[in-house]
Amino acid sequence: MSTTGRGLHGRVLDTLGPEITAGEYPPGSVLRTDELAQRFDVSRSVMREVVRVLESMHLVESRRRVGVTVLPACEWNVYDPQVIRWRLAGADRPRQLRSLTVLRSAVEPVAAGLAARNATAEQCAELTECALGMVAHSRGHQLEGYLFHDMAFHRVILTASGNEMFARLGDVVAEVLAGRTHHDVMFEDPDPAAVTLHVQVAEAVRERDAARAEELTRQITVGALQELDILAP
Amino acid sequence: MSTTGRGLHGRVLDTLGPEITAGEYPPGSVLRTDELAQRFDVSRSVMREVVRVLESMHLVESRRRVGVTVLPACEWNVYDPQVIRWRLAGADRPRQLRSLTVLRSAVEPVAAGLAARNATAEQCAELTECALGMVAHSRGHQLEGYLFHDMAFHRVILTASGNEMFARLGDVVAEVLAGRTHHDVMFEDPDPAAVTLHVQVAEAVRERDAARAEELTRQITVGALQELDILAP
DNA sequence: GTGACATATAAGTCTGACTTTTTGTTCCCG
DNA sequence: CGGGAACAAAAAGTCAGACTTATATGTCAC
Repeated sequence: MSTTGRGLHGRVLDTLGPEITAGEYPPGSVLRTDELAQRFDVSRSVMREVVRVLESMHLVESRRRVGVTVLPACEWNVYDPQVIRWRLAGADRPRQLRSLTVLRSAVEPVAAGLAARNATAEQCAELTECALGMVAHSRGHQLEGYLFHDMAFHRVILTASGNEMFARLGDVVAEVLAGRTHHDVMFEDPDPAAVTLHVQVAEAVRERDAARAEELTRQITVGALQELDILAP
Repeated sequence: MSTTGRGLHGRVLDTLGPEITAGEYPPGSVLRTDELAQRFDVSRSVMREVVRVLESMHLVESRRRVGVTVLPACEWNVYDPQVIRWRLAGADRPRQLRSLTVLRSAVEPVAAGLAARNATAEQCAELTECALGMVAHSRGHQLEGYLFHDMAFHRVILTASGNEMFARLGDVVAEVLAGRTHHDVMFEDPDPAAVTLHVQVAEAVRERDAARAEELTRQITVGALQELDILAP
């Protein structure tokens, strides 16, 4: 499942990265390259490459004569897909899931509005197909099938918006949806109201009704917020 | 101004990174580590570290027996601050500025709404201070002073939202604002309506009026979109 | 044409020596 | 006793060279 893992370098990264993002080393902790190399039984060259990557993610800072300093969480590149994966796999998964869901609630309605303006005929077709797939798998505990179409639906919306920044959130949204289905308790079938909303969004986009697409998507994301008890009192 | 630059490694990165994000190597182009090391007159160790970082940004992919392949732009980690800086400094700066402004238009209103709920007393004070600073520098070509307070204002809003994903967009928004002031032609003083809106947002946040803060901020971002001729017909 | 095999290639890894920067200490002088 | 300059140590940074490994590609037999 991990993108990395390729090569010795990736394996070390996949161990050390999650440790840092999990907060195992308090901010300001100093690691020494040599010690790390010993610990993972790799050469300093490999270890240096790992540190450089962690540095580019702003997880650590390497300074001469000092060592590799762990940076506070507020410095991290929290949009790095790798970092997101590590954090979703770690202890503060719930917190991360909330942050991302709030981000979704901001981005997806606007993206849907843009999609209504910019979507190609093919994308409109994909969208309706996904929505129908969701309907088809919405009853009888076909959670995996439902999830599959749900992820595809939101990915198409984000891509069809025509904005590259939105498009790149497709993976993130997919991972949030997957997290909801797999980890959090998901006894029942999905909310019928949500399913209907997706169908209606597909409709609105097809009919180029930007305002309606935006409003309907906003309702979807409000539902997602409510699921996590993020209310608007 | 550049975060990197520290060390030989950073200098090479600051040359090669912009070249790639500027599209100088078409997607699929193959670079060889040895040749790059020769070109920049550095050892392979250093060059390997650079490649690893570029790889972690999904700008390139390194495969045995093939070389370092440049990836298509749709794969890039466009949220990486480094990548954003490189692209803003390069040829497709206008395109990047548009993407980011659309992102702002989605995120900032929601962030303002959250800020109205979560801002501390201190943050409310900072906010009014920034707004007043904008007013004070809004006439007589005091563009730099205006920009300073504008950047601070939006950074406080994003931080006060309490959402880490929003908070990390502070730098990006600041760079967009700076770009608008410095590069794009900015003959006249800022729009008085925009200045008023900022003051009102500060008010709304102080009064915990989330809906109003959100709506007012939406008006600010609509103004930013219009400046770039991104309309809603 | 298809499959197995050989080969060349470029990345990946390791090692050891050397350089450079920075920090903390020491020591001298005011 | 205090402050500043010289010094020493520590850790990252850099380099060069040898070796390993995966893999794309070409070759040959069937």
